[in-house]
Amino acid sequence: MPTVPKTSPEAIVEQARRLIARSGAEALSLQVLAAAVGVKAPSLYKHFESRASILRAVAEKVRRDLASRQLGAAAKGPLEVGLKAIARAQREYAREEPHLYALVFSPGDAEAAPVDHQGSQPLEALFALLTRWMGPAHVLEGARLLVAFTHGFAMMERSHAFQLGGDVDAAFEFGLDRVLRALRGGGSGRRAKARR
Amino acid sequence: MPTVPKTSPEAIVEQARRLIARSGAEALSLQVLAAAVGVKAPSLYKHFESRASILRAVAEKVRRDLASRQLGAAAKGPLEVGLKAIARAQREYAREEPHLYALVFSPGDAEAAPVDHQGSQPLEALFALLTRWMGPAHVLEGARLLVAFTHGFAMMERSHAFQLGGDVDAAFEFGLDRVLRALRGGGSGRRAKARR
DNA sequence: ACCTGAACACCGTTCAAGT
DNA sequence: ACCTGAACACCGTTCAAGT
Repeated sequence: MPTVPKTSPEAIVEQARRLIARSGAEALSLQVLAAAVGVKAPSLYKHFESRASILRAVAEKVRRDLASRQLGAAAKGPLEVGLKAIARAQREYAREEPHLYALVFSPGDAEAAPVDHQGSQPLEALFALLTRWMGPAHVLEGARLLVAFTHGFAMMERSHAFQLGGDVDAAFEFGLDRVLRALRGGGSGRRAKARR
Repeated sequence: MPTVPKTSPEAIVEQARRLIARSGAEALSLQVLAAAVGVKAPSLYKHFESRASILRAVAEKVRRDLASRQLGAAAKGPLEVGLKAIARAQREYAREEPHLYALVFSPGDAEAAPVDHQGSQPLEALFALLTRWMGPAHVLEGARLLVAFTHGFAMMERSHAFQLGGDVDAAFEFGLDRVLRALRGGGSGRRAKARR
């Protein structure tokens, strides 16, 4: 006999997101999550096949959130401003929602599923801006440098790894500025003149 | 009545390290760990106050391992080679022991305990080399740039975030090279002449 | 002083039974 | 078609009892 559902995948993901944002993915229990959507734990298995698949769905949603923030930030202003805005938006998100940020960038049993990593938009936007910034050569390496710096900084900040004091905001801006300057500045000599 | 101990904190940490290296910290169960040191799970509480404290001890040990590797790598060769060696050693460790690397750089309930983060040697060595490389100004920011890039690269590599193909090794070397060049290259104009 | 079995309060997950 | 209580095999942790 058909029944009126008391919950839905969307509601489950939304509540899971809220609970994870508050206490981290590790602390998410299916009993608490089920209660949050007005149901008992076993019912969740009618909508998701496992706890892990719920986490994956939340990560996917967060990834899209972060991506749209980065895209919004990238749009405005001149080239250098746009590039910096993408990086700043990522760091800001990591500061505002450390648990959600960690969820997106953790391999959570990601051996099999290589995670269609942000798959698309912000990466494409970054490549477009970066190509205009540094020319077509070494854009892939350049993007990896910029993204690695931004992610590494956000993660170390998150785990309180910057213990020597100083102005952490200033350090981020310093790093960002130097990275962009290094990318624009040309390489080991070769095609250095192409850009000046 | 005194008894002959069947295990020790050292043995527990060593076996925990071995098990975590194989399957990750998340999968470490006290029953399995206890069996590995020839004891039952409750006995572990005679040596450590909780599972979390065992993880902390392992992280501490791994941190020292990594530090000594970095120090060894830093010693040889000219300035630039030493600086690159510190970064390369970190990335190599992350590739060889991804689970152990993640353990060290995860905040594992680190709200209260700010983690005496690598506390000392490799950081001091990095500062010394970096000061010789770029002069005394902005060394803290410079170190943060270098460390954030290295850590971020290692973490993204670990979570299979570099999906666009290309030569990942080359991208790391590219980034490392540009970062060092950017640091030596001087800032927004000001004390740029001091170094050339 | 250290180890143990038994118990406690939890987990995620399965499944037969309800509507 | 969805929800539920009961059960299963696990957790980390506590504690009284053993030696």
